[in-house]
Amino acid sequence: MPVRITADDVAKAAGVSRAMVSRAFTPGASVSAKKREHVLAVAQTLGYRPNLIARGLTGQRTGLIAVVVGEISRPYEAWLLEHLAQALSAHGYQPLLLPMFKDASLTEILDHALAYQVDGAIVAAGSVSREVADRCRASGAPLVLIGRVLEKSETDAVCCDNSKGMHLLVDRLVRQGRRRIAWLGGTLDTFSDQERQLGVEQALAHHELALTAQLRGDFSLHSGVEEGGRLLDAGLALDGIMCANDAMALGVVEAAAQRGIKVPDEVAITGFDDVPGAAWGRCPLTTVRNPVRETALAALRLLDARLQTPGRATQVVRVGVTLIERASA
Amino acid sequence: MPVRITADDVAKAAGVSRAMVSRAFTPGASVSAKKREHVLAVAQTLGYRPNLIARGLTGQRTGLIAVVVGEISRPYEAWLLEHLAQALSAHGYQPLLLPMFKDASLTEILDHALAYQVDGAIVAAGSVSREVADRCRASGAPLVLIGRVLEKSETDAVCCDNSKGMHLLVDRLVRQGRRRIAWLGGTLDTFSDQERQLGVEQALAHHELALTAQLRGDFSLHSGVEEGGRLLDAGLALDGIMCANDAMALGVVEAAAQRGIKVPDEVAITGFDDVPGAAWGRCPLTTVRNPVRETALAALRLLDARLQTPGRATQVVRVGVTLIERASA
DNA sequence: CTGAAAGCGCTTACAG
DNA sequence: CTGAAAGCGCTTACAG
Repeated sequence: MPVRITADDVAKAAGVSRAMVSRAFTPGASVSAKKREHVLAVAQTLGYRPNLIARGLTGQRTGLIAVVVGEISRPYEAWLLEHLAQALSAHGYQPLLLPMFKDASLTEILDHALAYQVDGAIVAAGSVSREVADRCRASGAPLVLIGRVLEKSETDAVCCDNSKGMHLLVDRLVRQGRRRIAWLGGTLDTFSDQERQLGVEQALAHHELALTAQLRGDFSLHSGVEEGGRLLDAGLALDGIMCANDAMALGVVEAAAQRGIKVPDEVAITGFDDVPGAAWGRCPLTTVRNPVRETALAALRLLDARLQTPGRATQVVRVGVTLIERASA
Repeated sequence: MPVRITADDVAKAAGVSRAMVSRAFTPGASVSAKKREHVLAVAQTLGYRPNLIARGLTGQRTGLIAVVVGEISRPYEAWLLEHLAQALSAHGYQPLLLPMFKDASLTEILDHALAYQVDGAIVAAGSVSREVADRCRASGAPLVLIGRVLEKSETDAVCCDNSKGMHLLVDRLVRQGRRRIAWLGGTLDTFSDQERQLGVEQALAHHELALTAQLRGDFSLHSGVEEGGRLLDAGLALDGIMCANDAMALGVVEAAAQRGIKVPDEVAITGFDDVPGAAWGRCPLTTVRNPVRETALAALRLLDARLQTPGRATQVVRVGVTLIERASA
C-alpha cells in the first residue's frame, strides 16, 4: 500500500506543529518567512502536498467547478470546452467534466456534482429550469449559463447576440437580391435555435419578406446533409439557406455539391459560430463569429464575481458577433 | 449562507444513529431493509446526499479519475474525450479534466490531480516518463496510457496498431502504382508520430521503396495546408502524400485544390484516425480507422482491473485498425 | 508568530 | 442488525 505523507509527517520532520504546516501552505497566513521557508523545504523533500479533499472538508473551497457541455465531438462544444478548461486552470480551478448525453437530466447531473462540493457550475448544455438554478443557489454553488438565458431567474449568463448575428446575415443575402430563403433550424427547444430563428424572421420582416420554407436538423453535419438535401429537392427555387450553426451549413454545402448545385451562384448558404473548420473545405462559409474565447472568459469572470460577492446583482453578458464574409454567400 | 444537510440531520430526523445513515447509503451494508428504506425516504425529503468529499477522506475511493488530453479542439482529441467521458460516467466515475497546453508539464499537472485524491488517471497526451508513472504508482493511483506505450515501465496502455495501419495504406498506394511518396509527420517526439512514420518506412521497404520526401507539421489542419503546399511546390513529382493524421491530410487536400492539382489522379492523399469529418468535404479521405470507442472502453477496463487487483500483470492492449477506402487515394 | 484543541462530514471496526 | 467511538487530513478560532 502506498504511504500517504500527511501534514503530521511534515510537522514532525520540521519540528513544528501541524498548524504551522497548514499555515506555510496558506498564502497570507501569519508565519515568519524563515519558518515557512523551512517547512516548505521539508515538505518538498518529503514529497508532501496538502490533500485538497481534506481541505475541502473544512469548509474551504474545493476549487472544483462543474462544467456541463453537450456532445464534445461537435466543433463548437469542443472549442468552447477547450477555452473554458484553459480559463479555469489558469485561475486555479479544476474542471469537473459533466457531459450531457441524450435524455440525461441536468438536475441529476448537477446533483451529483454538488455532492463533490463543487464551488460552482458552468452550464453550456441542456435546458436549465428555475428548479435547477434554485437548487444550485441553495447549495451555495453559483451557476453561470453559457448560450442560454433564464429570464427572471437571477442566474448569471453569457450569450452571444444571436439576433444581431442573424440580422447581419439576412441583410447580406437581401442585398445580394435573394428573396426565397429557407431556414434550417437546430434541435427543438434549444435556446440558441429559438433566438436565431426569431432573429431571422424579424430581420426578414424588416425587409417585408418571410421564410419560404423551414426544416429542422440536430446541429450535426449529418443532419445538414439530410435536411439540406430535402430543402434543395423540394422544388422551391430557393436562393438562400440559412442554418442555425456551421456544422449544418457545411452539411448543406455538401448536399448542394452532391446535386451539382452551385454555391453561392444558385443558392447561398450561411452558418453560425465560425468554428475552425468553417474556413476550409469545399466552400468556405459565410457565417457569424461567435466569440468563444471571450465567452469563456466572461463566464469565468461572472463566476469569480459571484463567488466573491454572493449578493451582487444578476448579470447577463451579451457578447458581440461579427459577420464573416466568405464564399458561400 | 446555504445550509448543508448532513448525515446527522438525517439521523436525528429518522431517529437512528449516524452510522445507520451511512449504511443506508452503502450498498451491501448490513441494515434491515425496513430501516434502510425509512432512512432513504427521510434523506430524500430532506434533500440529503452523502458528501463525496468527506467520504473520500475516510480512505474510500473518491470516484475521481484524472483525464489528461491534448488540445480538445482537435477532432481526434474531442472524439476520444467524448467517449472517455461517457464510459467513465457510465461506470460511476467522474472525469477531472486536465488539459495539456503547450509546454505544460505532465508531472505538475498530475501532481495537482493527485492532491484531489483521484482514484486513477488516464493520460492521452504529452510524453509520459518513467518518473511520472512511478509517482502515480506511489500515490496508489493507477495510470493508464492511451496512444502511447511506455516500454518496460509496468504501465498499462491501450494503443492502436499504427504499424498495421500504415502497411495497409502503403500497400494500397503501391498497388495503385504510386512510387514517389512523401510523408507529412506530426509533432516531434510524439509516440504516434514515431510509430506511424516507422510503419510507413517499413512498409515501403517491404516493396523496396523509400520515402521521396518528408516534412513535419503539428497535427493541425492548418499545418497540413502549409507543409502540404511546400511538398507540392517542391517539384518532386510526388504521386502520394501520406499524413500522420486526418486533420493534416484534409489540409493537404486543401493545398492541392488551391493549386489545381487533382486528387487522387495526380496525387493520392491519406490520413489516419478516420475522424467524423474525414468522410465529408472536398475529397473524402482514404484513411485508417482508429477505433476510438473501443479504445476508451479498453482504457476503462484496464483501469478497473488495476483498481481491483493492483498486483496484476501489466497489460498493453493493441486495438485493431481498418482500412477505410474513399476518394483521396 | 506559534501550538493545542475542536471540528469539517463521513465510514469503519468494535461491542452488543 | 444497531450504536458509540475513533479516525480520515486538514484548517481555524482560541490562547499565549
